[in-house]
Amino acid sequence: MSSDTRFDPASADARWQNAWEEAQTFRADSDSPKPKSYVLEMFPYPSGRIHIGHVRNYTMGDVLARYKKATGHEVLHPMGWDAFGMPAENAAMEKGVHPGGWTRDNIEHMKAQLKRLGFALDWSRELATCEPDYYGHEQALFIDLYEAGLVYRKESEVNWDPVDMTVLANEQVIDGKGWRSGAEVEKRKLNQWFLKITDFAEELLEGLGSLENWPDKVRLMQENWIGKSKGLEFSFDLSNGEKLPVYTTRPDTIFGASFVAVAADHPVAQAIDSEEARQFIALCKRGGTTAAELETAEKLGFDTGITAKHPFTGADLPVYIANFVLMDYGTGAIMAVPGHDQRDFEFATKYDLAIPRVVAPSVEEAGKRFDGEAEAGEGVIVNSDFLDGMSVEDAKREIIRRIEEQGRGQGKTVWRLRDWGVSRQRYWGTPIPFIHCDACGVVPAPKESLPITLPEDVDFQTPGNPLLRHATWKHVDCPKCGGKAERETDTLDTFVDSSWYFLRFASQPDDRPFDAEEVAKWLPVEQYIGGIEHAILHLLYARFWTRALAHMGRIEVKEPFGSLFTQGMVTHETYSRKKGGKTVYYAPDEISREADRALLTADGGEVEIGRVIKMSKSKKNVVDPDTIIDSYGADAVRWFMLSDSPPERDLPWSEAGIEGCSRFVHRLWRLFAAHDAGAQGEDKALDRKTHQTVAAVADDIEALGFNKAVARIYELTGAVEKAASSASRSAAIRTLVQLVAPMMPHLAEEAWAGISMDGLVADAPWPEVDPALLVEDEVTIAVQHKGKLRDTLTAPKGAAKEDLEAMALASEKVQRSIDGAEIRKIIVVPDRLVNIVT
RNA sequence: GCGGGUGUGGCGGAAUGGUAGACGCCGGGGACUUAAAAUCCCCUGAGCUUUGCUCGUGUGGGUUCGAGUCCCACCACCCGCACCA
Repeated sequence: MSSDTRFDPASADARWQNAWEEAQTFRADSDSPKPKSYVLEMFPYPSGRIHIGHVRNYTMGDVLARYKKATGHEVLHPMGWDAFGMPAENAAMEKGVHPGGWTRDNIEHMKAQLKRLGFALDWSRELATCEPDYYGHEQALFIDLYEAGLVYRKESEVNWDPVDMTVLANEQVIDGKGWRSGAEVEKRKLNQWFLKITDFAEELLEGLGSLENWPDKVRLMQENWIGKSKGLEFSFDLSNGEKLPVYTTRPDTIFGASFVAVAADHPVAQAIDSEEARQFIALCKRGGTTAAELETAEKLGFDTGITAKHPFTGADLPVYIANFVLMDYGTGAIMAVPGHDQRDFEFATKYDLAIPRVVAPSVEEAGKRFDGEAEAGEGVIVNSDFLDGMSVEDAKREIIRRIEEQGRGQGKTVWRLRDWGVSRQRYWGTPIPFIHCDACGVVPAPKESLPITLPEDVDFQTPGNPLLRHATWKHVDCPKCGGKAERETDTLDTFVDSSWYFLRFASQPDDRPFDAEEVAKWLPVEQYIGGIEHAILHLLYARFWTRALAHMGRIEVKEPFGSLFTQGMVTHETYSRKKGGKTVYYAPDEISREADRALLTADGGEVEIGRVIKMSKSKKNVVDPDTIIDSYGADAVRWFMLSDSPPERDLPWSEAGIEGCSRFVHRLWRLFAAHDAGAQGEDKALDRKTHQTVAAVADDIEALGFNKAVARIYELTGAVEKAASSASRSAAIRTLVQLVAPMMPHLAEEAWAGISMDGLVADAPWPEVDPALLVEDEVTIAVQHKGKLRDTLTAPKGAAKEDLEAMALASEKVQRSIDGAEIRKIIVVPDRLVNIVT
């Protein structure tokens, strides 16, 4: 190939993108006999523009997908749009556009942006959750779940976001505020649809154990979220004749109970007929729920005057209303053991209640005083009648046995996980396919009436749900009795949409949500890549949905994502100035960056360089993918996304960095252009380096260690550049084209064509590795004396210990270091080092 | 508070218990050029009495012939959860 022209991404990128599209290079064939590989990145919300975080996410997946294809796999690498959600309605309210039009325009724009990056995607499987051919199937699945007993309705207190005028899931309430609007969340009672995720709590928890290729962090977060705890539920007999069930995880400490406490909204509390009680309850409800407030919140109580009889001692324990007891966990009432629970300790201290010790380090220390705080640790049971001397575990079993014997209660497992409320009082979501009939109650819509589509003629100038206000949409005949009835006007939480899209990608029949056989071919997803922000919600819901479908016999697979990878964010330094007490931020393109300072282009004055933080519009530290692709081409951008930072860590964006990447693209191009097909001669050392690099890069990509693969490619490039012309060098150049192909596919195709190789490099198999070339025949041996490096020497691989020892002792530098001292010991690690101990 | 993670040059980071700093960025010097850009070459952890030596992976201990890596204690930062009985 002879060309002294520069690589021109502006023309090459589009040309090869078209070539792949025409050849349908990345179309997944489910009938292929090859082993299947399903590579999936979390599909984007069509907010309007692709941001740099998407670019990093999809570049990683793309390298893996292309590598998998090269290594003989049939790859499914699809893309779609998580297209329902509130921003579309917000845009509708602000700009007077229709959410559908807004969303579809965004999709079109973002799709064009993704195409510019040359991702190896099977666009024939593209889907958008806002289209009836997706959400209609979701409605069918929802009805199926209903018929399987996994969907129910109940009136419940919900988190009401007064700004977005909608219900939020617990997970969407952060510090008492709506996750999107930031508004203070109110409590309201509404009839809501729920999915019975709690039926699967045990399974979802146990299933985590099988997910070895998930980050421990995510598994732990899910484990905590599911929150299994084992304990005892039993009832106290109250002085007013009623029974009060309480829940405890420490039944072993029952002899240490000195009072009983109920939540402010507990029926026992509500029944107290006194002004003070009502005031106290109101006070509890007013208490803030932010992290800071909770941390400093004082333990407060109100003595009800009622007493509870201790089931073993018969003592009368006072019953308090306490602000730290939660109604929605356990039974909303506790037996308080101040000696061994910190909250109870603080409460007892404040109200001067007894703090008995019932667990001690040893029997002898049964009288030990508390040192200002509760002791929640292990030990031996003391001051507890028949439990004395037992271990905590034995005592737990014994108390549960006795309570069960008395018929007063039983051992019980309590979960933190709540059922998943999916109703949203919103327009831009999947209509819930049910009909309310005065005569027949709640009736599922007939399957043949699906999809129940959203009406187009809606207005967004009034807050609240447009479906509820629409003149005709909700009025239908009851499918059962034919009488007048109304549609459900709530729509589904968008997390439902993303709970099964990976099944729809695998197969897209018109008449049903998915084809079980096709799903079996592709699932589980071999590698799922996305942000850590979905560690709990999306990933737990998708796991639940998959298990629910498996439970119903619809699919075989129980866990949808075999391996999960959570990539780090793209960050950037900030530029700002203080202006009259306010901080004004400047965008990177308004700045000219010098070695140790940054100047504002507009006035030439200096601005402050701030911390490297996550890109955000408010700090203006964003870079736009389109702009940088315009300047450097897709391959340089992709290369940057893979370089330097390990993929799970944050990647600091820098102008210098992307320029370095761009330089490397052109440097490679010059090397490729110098390829000499007719070169003769062997260069054994270069052959070794080439084969070692191929093997190492393969390992790195499989481990998603892209930064290491990049470093190795730099090394090989340097070695090839330095090598003299030979057949080995030409072979190394061809190999290099293939090694960079997953990362810089446009440059690689251009070079592949330039060196007259057949077909597309995207279709070429991964270079073969000759195992014989992976081992060196000479090794460098480190020689240490007193644990420090004194000299290095070159020896044939596999040299005998004695020979290495002799060579080491022959070294002048080593002799000088030993300086006549007596040699006590010589440690020889073959092919590695010799350590002389004196 | 509980749980988890991270700490290595000016920066991003490499390093199966075995030559710390691969590779990239920044910086310095040089070549080419009328000049610049581009490109190429060299240097680039700190210190010193510079054929070489000493120190150096958050801090302090320990195990080992040998520790960035293993163990113990601590410090700092980041993330998650949070009156969950």
